[in-house]
Amino acid sequence: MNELSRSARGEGAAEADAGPTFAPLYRQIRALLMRGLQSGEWKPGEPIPSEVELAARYRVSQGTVRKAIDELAAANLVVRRQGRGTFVASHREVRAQFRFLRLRPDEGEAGMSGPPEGEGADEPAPGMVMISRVLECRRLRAPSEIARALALRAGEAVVLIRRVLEAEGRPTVLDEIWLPGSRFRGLSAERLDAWHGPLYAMFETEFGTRMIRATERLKAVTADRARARALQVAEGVPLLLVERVSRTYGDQPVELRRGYCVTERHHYFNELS
Amino acid sequence: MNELSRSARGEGAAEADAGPTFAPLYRQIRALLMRGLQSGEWKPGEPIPSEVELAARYRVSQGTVRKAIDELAAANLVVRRQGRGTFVASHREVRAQFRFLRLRPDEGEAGMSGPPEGEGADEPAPGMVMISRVLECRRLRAPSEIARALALRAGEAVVLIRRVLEAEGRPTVLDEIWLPGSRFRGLSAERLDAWHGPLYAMFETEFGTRMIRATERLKAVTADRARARALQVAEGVPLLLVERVSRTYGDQPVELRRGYCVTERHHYFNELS
DNA sequence: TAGTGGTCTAGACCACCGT
DNA sequence: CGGTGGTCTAGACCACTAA
Repeated sequence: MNELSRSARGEGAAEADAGPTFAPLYRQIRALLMRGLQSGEWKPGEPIPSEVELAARYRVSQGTVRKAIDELAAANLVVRRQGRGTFVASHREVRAQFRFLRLRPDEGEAGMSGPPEGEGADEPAPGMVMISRVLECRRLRAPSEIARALALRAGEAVVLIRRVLEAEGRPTVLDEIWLPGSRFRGLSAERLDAWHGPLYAMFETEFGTRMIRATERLKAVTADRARARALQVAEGVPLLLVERVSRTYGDQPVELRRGYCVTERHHYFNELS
Repeated sequence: MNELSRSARGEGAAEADAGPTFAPLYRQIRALLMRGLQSGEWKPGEPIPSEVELAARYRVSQGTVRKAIDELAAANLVVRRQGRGTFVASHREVRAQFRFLRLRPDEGEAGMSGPPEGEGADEPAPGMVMISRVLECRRLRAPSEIARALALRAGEAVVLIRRVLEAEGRPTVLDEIWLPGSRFRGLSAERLDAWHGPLYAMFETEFGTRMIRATERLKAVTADRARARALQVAEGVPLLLVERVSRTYGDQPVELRRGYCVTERHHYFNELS
């Protein structure tokens, strides 16, 4: 079956349909594995086949499979666990909880209501529990600006969620979340209220849509009347606007989110290297 | 010479001073290479020895050296160039110019005065040329807050640079930059004015201090009177405050920077994965 | 052509995990 | 114990760069 092109080594046969794309073997393996992830052959939280089995299946050495998996692990698509296996990454895991949550409480007493207990190193644990209050969840036709960001045709169905995140009982983030209607049929305020845990975990388990990458643009804005009221702050207060486009496999955009953050007691954390 | 502990394989002798630290061979190699970088044995822009030479020097296989260098390359400490060699990363290279500059012009006509010409892929080229206007550069004793961030004793000498960055002729960023005085002797407004190019390139070549990592905290604030005047905006305008601590080898903090950004025509860009 | 990094292999052994 | 990922080796060959 699986014919891989031995990057100009002429070993593997059948150069049929692939076209003139020459990638190293391990990248071809990586692509095959990614297809398996995208198609749901292996689901979040489940193990993928072992390195030796994959090596046998694709008729390559274990080292080559290993390098392919290394890259998937670096991209957080997969998690290796020594002695156990390699598992499809999931937003339900604690490790992934804070990968897309960059807002953290300023140091000091605040925000320490629920620090991850046993954790040792890894990243500085934000240890923040935010309560979500859904203001509304309704379906409408995409404004052109939203459609463009989500790669939809203008007027296609989208879901709009508006919610407030509270930290320590104080409204802290006002979110406007736009999702393509086709992927999120049946999403409603009730189901959002019923779900306990990260939103992305819900999207993953309930709608089979897993966010793997996002780009964000940040600006400083002032609170208009409506947003000021929702956040229980004075009109004109400076807010941190975080505009995010999240993408799933194939780099397809599946979420546009605008978060208006009160940065009185919190900050957006980033690391450059 | 170089005795490496063969991670519990008992091959390498002399377990003398190292203590009970067991790291894989390639990590020990990595540490040795890092020491070479830190000590200036190989300088920014220069090549480090070839993989085969390093393998011979440390008495390990080329694959082990390779894995060590892979990690250094992933951390942007070193740049691989096929057919040429492996080079110490430098802030003078174009590739590194925008690694620490996350402010980008909003799309549209603006900011296209000097796009990197030949570039093809890599990262979305911000293509922004900002002019630096130094307001002042003076030496003083560190306020306790600054001293803490720079791991100095309160009252030690520090350098304070205040400057404005202009994009398209408009003041856009007001920077307050704090540096440890001991590392930056002889730094003055005149030398800053004389230097053309990125600040970090100057720090690297003129003061032998190379920034390799930084953490940033972002908040939204309002322009007070002084900052509003410096940025030529109205008092009360929302500004994006970017507070950065940059570190050099050994994770030693060597810069505290507060940037107040006008985000009318620009945004802070970030990528999550 | 010689030297560099990049790919691929095959096999050995280690560290860790569950049973 | 058997199976998994993690480390290390030795050697072959490829792709690229410069002299």
